[in-house]
Amino acid sequence: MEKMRADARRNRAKVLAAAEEAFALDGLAVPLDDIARLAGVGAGTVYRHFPSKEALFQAVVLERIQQFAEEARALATADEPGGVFFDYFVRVIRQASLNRAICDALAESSGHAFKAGAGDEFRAALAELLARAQAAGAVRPDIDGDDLRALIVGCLAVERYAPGSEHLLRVVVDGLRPVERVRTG
Amino acid sequence: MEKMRADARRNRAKVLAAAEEAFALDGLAVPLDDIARLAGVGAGTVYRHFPSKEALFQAVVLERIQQFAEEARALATADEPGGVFFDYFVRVIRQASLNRAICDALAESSGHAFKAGAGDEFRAALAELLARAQAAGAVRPDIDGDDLRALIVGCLAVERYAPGSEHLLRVVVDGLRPVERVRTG
DNA sequence: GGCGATACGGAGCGCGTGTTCCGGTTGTCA
DNA sequence: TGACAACCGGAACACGCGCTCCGTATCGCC
Repeated sequence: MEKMRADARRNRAKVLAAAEEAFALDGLAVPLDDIARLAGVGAGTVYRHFPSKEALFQAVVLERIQQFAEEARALATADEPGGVFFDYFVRVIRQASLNRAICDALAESSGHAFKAGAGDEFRAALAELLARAQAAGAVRPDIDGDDLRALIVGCLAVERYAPGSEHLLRVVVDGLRPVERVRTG
Repeated sequence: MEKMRADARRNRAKVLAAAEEAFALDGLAVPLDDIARLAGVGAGTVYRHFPSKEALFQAVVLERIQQFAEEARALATADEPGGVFFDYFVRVIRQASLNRAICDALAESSGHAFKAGAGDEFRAALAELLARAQAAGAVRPDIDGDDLRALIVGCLAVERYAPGSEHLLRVVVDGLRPVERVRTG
């Protein structure tokens, strides 16, 4: 991958850039020919560099997911586990809602179609953050990491259905807090 | 539609039954040929009775959505608007999560592809129920009917991602209650 | 039972999309 | 600069799916 011809390396970069843009806009649904055209290359060139559309998609998304996991790990030792947790939760959802590639990646990573490793890293880091927030009493104890992932996917669905509804995210965030309240309903 | 030949009426019923079963299982994604095969008829016969796959889908789903709207209207005059609202909310989600046809119908009804009338009926009845619960102080006031629909869609996404997680629905339900609590996070 | 109208079945069309193939081109190295 | 390998473009293929078409079978009425 380093001893490529100069034009090959150039084209590979163009394909990656085009894929990043196209996937971010329309998710996995974007036709591969569109990516090729956007990159200014032929479809065959895309397949020279990536064995399948799925592989290209993962190459584009992998970095971002790892970045999420990295962030989560960095926050795992912070004080105020509660505040840190909610900030992170909201940030992930906000970022993902601006990028359909990430949405699709998170939604499908349960289908085990996701590249093993990055998905698990993210899952583990998220679970860690959650556990700390729960131990600090900032998050209700009756959910686990997988539940949280499911909630993220759900929030992304909401966001796609009603874009820009900030208060809907707040509903979920409030629901995640422990129930120390007067029952009013 | 009443002066059909006997076999035509029979086949129409078989198609509807097959479509109900197939759509319930796999949603709109099910190929029309599968429905035809399941019904024991040819694809042409399906198209004799329904102008398009979409029309068949709506014929299958319309009744259920109207039923939802009907229920909501019946509950609109009940005492305890709060309890009634939450019961209804949970029931709709539970029913829909057992039937992908309903999931897809609710998710796409925002796209205005849904048969005008039934979707609006449901929307209106839901908004009414919500408004009463809010007036009774049982539901936070900062959401409206469209927000609620979005939340339902989101809950269905969660349910599909993590099937049978009863407590995840509880997170959303708790989040819908007014925020009269000690801030713990 | 015979006859016209109606309905049936499923092969086939059009289209979109992932993937492959190959003749031509271009970079690289001696 | 020449020659070989690597690489490129895009036409073509495979396939699934919505939908149509038409020869054939069936129904209903006299």
